[in-house]
Amino acid sequence: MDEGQAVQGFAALAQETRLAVLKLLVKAGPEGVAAGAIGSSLGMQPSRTSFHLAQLERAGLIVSRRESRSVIYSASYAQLTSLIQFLMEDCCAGDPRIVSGCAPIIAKCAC
Amino acid sequence: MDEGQAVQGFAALAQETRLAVLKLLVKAGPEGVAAGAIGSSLGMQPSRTSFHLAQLERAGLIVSRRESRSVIYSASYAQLTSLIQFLMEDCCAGDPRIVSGCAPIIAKCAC
DNA sequence: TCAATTGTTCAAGGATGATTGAAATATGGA
DNA sequence: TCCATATTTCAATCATCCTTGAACAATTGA
Repeated sequence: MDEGQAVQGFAALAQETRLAVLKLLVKAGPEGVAAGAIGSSLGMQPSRTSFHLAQLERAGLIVSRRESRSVIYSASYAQLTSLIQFLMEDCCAGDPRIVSGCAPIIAKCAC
Repeated sequence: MDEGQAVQGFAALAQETRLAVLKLLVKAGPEGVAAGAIGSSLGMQPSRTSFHLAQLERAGLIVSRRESRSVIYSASYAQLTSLIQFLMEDCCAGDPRIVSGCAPIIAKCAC
């Protein structure tokens, strides 16, 4: 992941509606949720739902597949992980007390 | 961390300059870096540096302390961790195969 | 106190992003 | 084919964000 992708990823999360959509999909798991169901879950009009889903997908944070008339969206866990690792890599100049780029480990470490 | 704080946190990261500043501070470690040094590292004017540092601090992602004429900024590792945990909590509806909210673990898990 | 250093605040501008409703596209069944 | 369902695209409007330069504030040493 490069800086441009990371900015796009964080920008996708930097909006109330999209953050709610992503959390819904993170909770839903790999099977995903149809666009219409996402929209009605959050009380949104279809065009608004579609706009935000497109932004999240452009950022790579979610993926879609068509199933009959529905389009099913699901979280891209690998991309979410890359985004977090981008943020935390080289933490504390690679201090050996820090075992990995994993944030919860950082929380317990010498930082 | 609530949704509003999370949106503010991600918004702080959703900008090329601020992301570069935060990564610089994450790498620098707990001792931090003076505002002027941050600005000259990234080739920025003082007002621009100050604007972005203020946004990052308002989001709680960095903290500042004055040392003589300089203002030293450092990353708030605890807040960064909270932000990541907010994103990943309840992943896959709490599937027991997932041990914690830690993204690298999620990457290896049934998701 | 005066001057130099270091950062912050402010207003104006140009650019980017979100919401809405209407129209368009895609799919499946009668 | 025709219609209903499901979703996307588009243009217009409104709001928000970023940059710049100039002025302001805080600190230190001569």
